[in-house]
Amino acid sequence: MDKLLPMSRPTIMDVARKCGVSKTTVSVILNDSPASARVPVETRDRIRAAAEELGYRPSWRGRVLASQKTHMIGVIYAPPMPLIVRGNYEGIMAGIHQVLQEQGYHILFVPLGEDTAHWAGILQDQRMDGALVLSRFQEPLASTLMRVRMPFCLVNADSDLPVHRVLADDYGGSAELVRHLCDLGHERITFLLGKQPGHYSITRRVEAYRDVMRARGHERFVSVLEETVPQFVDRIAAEPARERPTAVITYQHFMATHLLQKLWDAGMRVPDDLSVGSFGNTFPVEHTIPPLSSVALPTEEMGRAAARLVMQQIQSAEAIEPRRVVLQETLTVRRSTAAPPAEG
Amino acid sequence: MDKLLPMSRPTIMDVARKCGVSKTTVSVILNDSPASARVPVETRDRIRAAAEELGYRPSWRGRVLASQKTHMIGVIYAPPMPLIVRGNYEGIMAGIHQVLQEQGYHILFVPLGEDTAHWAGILQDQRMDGALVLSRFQEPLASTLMRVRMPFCLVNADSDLPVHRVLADDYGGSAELVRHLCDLGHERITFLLGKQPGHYSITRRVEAYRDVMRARGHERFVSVLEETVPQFVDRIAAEPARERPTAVITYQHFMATHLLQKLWDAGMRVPDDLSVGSFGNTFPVEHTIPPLSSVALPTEEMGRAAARLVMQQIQSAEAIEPRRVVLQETLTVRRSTAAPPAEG
DNA sequence: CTGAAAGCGCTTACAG
DNA sequence: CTGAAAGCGCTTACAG
Repeated sequence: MDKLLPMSRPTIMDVARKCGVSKTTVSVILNDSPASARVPVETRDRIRAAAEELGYRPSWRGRVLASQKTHMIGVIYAPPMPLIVRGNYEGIMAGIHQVLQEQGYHILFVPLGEDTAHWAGILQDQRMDGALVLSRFQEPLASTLMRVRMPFCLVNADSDLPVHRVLADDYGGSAELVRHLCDLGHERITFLLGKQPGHYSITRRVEAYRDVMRARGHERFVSVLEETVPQFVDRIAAEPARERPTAVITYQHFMATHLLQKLWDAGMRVPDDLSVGSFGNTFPVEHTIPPLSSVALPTEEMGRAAARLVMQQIQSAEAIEPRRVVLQETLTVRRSTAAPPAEG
Repeated sequence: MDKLLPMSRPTIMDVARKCGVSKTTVSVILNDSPASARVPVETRDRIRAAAEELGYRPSWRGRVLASQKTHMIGVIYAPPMPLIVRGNYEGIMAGIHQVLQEQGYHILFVPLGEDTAHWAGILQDQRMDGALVLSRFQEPLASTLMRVRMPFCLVNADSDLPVHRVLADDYGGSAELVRHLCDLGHERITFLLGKQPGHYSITRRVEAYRDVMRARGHERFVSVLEETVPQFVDRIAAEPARERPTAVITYQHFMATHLLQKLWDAGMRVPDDLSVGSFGNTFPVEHTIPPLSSVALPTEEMGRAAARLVMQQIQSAEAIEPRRVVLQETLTVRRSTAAPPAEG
């Protein structure tokens, strides 16, 4: 095992003394700043060797104060979203992380708790260089971010304010799913929304559903339900088969997974008796029984795009015109959707 | 929307000047340091009001350098574990986050990438006050952490070195699951391990399986397989039913979910033809078809315990004797386990 | 009861 | 080609 670092770590002064040069020169060399080109190679090597030998590493604390940069990017989200998010946020976080890591930046989680003063303080205290806002962008977050002049970008959230944001085309994705079901011959298609917190995707997905249903002449079967999965299954199980929907769309794949199970419990077969389609493309959509037909959000790309927008703002001198980036969703047909039952 | 902060943010000097006191007094009051008791209430109020009015917030950058504390705790993990981990790590992270948040600390993710010098540098550059090590503790991480004298604790990882660590009782949990299956009347119980990276839980779970099988007189049926789920299912589907295992234990719930699906695809019914048990207690164990009998790790408590151990080290003056905390696992019987088929 | 001063460990114009 | 000096914005013994 390597020897312990001495109790008091070496500082830049220790390296400078050891080499008989100034702190300036050490800093310049170790940071590869432009000025280092003018330092003779011999000196450079000597400094690097000394740093190595002493086990010197520039203190991030000192550097942060002097350089006025922390290389940390806040990821701001509202509970009850858990710290470790599932579903779409897995991909979004992976995309964010990838871009930040490439650029030597780190993520700082900022949950928007009850105590507004607490999180507002964190946004104001200069500990991050920029931020990504997940899912929801509303007061008092909006005005706090503007006030502290922090570069930021929304991910999977929209806004009427002129701010950078990266969205999924939820209208297009939903329309594609409904069209797929209609093409299979379904007419009685129900949208099982459940109780959802307000999110822009809800409106878009439901709107596309209504529009396609109308365009295909199934307007009379439009039905957007806020029931829970068990309520829904219990209710349709009690209905005569010919009145039941022949296809159900759920708002996200957690609900779809639950729905498949409850239908199985109630003896309704998917897709023979009922087709099920949903949104989301993460585990376990491929491993449900049957595998789930679902609309994938381009989550990693969303995360990457948003992270890049923040990095650009940080790195460019002048303000960048706010951009609204909308990325396509794509339907993957698996085995939970099929033609409706014959007597349907 | 609130007014913007001026381009140059107010500093402690601005507040001091406005109140006609020194920086010292402002710092003391705003931090509620012990010395603040001696400042007259009138002055305190005046300072607080001025800070409020100026929109002053102590700069984290300045504070970090002066106080020698960052209030950040590294969460160190080895890829290929993704940034946003699923399964057990959801709970572990939630537990860590809970304790850290209560104490005003933040998480900093430190993935152990290829570039050792890179992450070792991050551990050395004074940007965190302590660390939690997930899952795996080996060289060169071990010596790096020792060398920089950073307080740390392992979570869901063990070590022969004298370090703080929090573990789940994988032996006990596995034994309970095997006993449950034996009690139902199973003899031909197979452990489907799959290809797993080395982790202490593998040995413990397998060991318990062997021990219980032996104790119950089923030693001749002991079988630990490294096949993939599809390989396993294809193989047993080709065997005569009376030679197949009547119960399968998978190493974790991702595999179990996949297994349930493949068995369904192959026409084998769970639990009628085959029982399935596993480890892990996160989504979708309750929503699989059928709901999965599984052994839950006390993940949140593991995260909390480990975070507390790190906080204690940070806050206590002298070194604390390394502790090895082992927390119980508990079996939840759902509907994927039942008595073996009659002719079994 | 309060403040001057040193110090935390760097970076970066600027001067030579 | 190199360094002295100022500065980043705080905290904290210490002196009065």
